[in-house]
Amino acid sequence: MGRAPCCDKNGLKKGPWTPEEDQKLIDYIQKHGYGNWRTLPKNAGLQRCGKSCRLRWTNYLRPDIKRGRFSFEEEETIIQLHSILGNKWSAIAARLPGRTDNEIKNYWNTHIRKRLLRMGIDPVTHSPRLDLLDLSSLLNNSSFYNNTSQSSQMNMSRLLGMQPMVNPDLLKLATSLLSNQRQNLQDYQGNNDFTSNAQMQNNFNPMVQTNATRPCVPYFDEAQLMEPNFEQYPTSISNFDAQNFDQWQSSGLPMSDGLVNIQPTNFGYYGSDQTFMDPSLSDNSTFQSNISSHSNFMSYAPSVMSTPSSSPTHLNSGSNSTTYVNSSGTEDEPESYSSDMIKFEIPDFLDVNQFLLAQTN
DNA sequence: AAATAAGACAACCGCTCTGCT
DNA sequence: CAGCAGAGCGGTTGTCTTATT
Repeated sequence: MGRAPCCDKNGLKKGPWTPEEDQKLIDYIQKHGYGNWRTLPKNAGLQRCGKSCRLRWTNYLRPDIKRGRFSFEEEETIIQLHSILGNKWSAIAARLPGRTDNEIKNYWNTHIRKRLLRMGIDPVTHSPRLDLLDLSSLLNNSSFYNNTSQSSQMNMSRLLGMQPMVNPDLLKLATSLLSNQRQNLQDYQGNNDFTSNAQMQNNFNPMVQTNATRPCVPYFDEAQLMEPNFEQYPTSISNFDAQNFDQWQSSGLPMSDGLVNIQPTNFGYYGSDQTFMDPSLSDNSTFQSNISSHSNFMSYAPSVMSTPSSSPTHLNSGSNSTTYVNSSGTEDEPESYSSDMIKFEIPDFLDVNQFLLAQTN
């Protein structure tokens, strides 16, 4: 049985604040400071509950609040932090001076979330929505969760369409991760009625957890992000390079959720364009860490703001199967950036046209 | 011009956490 | 340790504004 709402008491006003009420609250706090919110309204002569006063002050009247549109950088920061922290709005707000958790939450729900959805990106997982590409069923049908590591490797490489290029070590690592995740899945399913597709993608889908489709965000431990001294960690994810990754690993700091980024050079949230040598290859060919440019990995740039302006949509055109999706659809938001373009690399064996046809029928 | 729908955001509700007794 | 109150958080609702028909 919960406590009765503080505003249940008779005579306490609810709803929008009037300028007079605002002024009373401001005057009182300027004189006496804030503190005991329960007694504050009475002392300030307000017919409001303390909770309402606190909310009004912290979300609206506080002098250090920055009003107005979110800037490009702020939006970028919100997306990046949300990919790490999830709906921890207060933690996100702590990294955005002058913005309140409520404001960020509202902005997320009304702007960013919708934009990501339009782009085919799951706003919860920050990964491409597999329910759109129906990759999950494809994974199941291809015996992706096969028991033998060898066949898992084969399936994975086949799925990713990169068999000739992949580093076997990476594949091995991914396979062992798969194995762990499969175990987790079994454990989890044993205890839960587990039906949410989004959760499924978030927690167990190997396509999501490998760097191929993850938004290339280093896996900060949440507690570290909560630390006030955030500067010691790379605030710009794209600056988090291989060296940082090595330091990160050697520091012994935990990877959250048991997840590991397979390719440390691909930490750029935008998808960096660095290359590294694949020691497993006898010749001098390089393995593009920016998978989208060479292999058939599917990659995407959640940070769509940085992409150049509009290009025509073309699907599955050409051997490289580079697919541009103008996610903005019919609605072009005037704010912040010039285009909502994202770039997908679709494996050859996925017939996107067929898929789109099926979706429209 | 009026009615309606959609969008945006302020405010509320219920729950949890924390500190005090 | 339990109970209580204050404070904070995240999800949801309500209200106002703007766009569309």
